[in-house]
Amino acid sequence: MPDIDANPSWADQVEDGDDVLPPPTEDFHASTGTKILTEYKFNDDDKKVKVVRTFKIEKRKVSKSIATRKAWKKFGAAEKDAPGPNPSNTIISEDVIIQFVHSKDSQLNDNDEDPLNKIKGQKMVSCRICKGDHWTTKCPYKDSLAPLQESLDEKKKDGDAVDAAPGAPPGGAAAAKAPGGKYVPPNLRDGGNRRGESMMGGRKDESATIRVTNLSEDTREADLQELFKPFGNISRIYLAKDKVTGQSKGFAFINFHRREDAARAIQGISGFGYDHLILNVEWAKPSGTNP
DNA sequence: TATGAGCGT
Repeated sequence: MPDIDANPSWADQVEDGDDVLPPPTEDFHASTGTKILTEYKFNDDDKKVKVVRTFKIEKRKVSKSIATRKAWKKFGAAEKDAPGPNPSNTIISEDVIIQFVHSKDSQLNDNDEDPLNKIKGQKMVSCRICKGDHWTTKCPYKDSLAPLQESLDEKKKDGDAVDAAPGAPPGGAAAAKAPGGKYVPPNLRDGGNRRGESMMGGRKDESATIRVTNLSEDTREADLQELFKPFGNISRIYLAKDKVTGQSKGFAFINFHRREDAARAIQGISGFGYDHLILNVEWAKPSGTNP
């Protein structure tokens, strides 16, 4: 084992010897606008080499503070340095272009002015039920006025349909008769006679929805189905996922056919350890009911 | 981190 302290490396020996490098020099030629930098160093073969670099000095605008700083007398450890940057501790690099974010912002703000003013005071939506300044689905009179209006419409349609199909059921005629008319969801068809109720044995309870939170990220709909199936029939499962990445957001909605089953699921699964996490289950609040 | 999406005006 060689003793490192007793035998300094070849690099140290070179530096310790009388092979001392001359200091770098810098010459500026105002006539040509060039700066010549000369420095000395050892190459790979331990030979002393002279490195000459020529810079083209451009005249450029600098801010006042930089210009002032450039005129300062050198001080401290650099007191005895030649004018200009010292190549042993300073590197002149290429220009770096910096784009400031705030300038973009101010531009955007300027552009925003006009469109904002344009739509100012304009009525964007008008409720079909009460003509108010909100979407029809958000209408406060949706439940009270809308069915009234619908039944009025149905009566009008029935009157028209009597000539064409006297024996047909009113609702079916109305739905089948208007091919270019507006869409009526299946649960709202059949007008006021509610024939669907006798078929389904009662309306399904929309409020039998529970929310499951603290799900692990790799939980899938199928897993939830397996987990909640024992409590009763499930009508729908929605697992919240990121639209872009598809990654689970860690919560889900489960729709049961019966509210009692949902209640039992809350009792049974809340606090249930699943995939190293403790599940939290509670009643879901309907979305889109924000004031 | 956490209450879903769709239709339309």
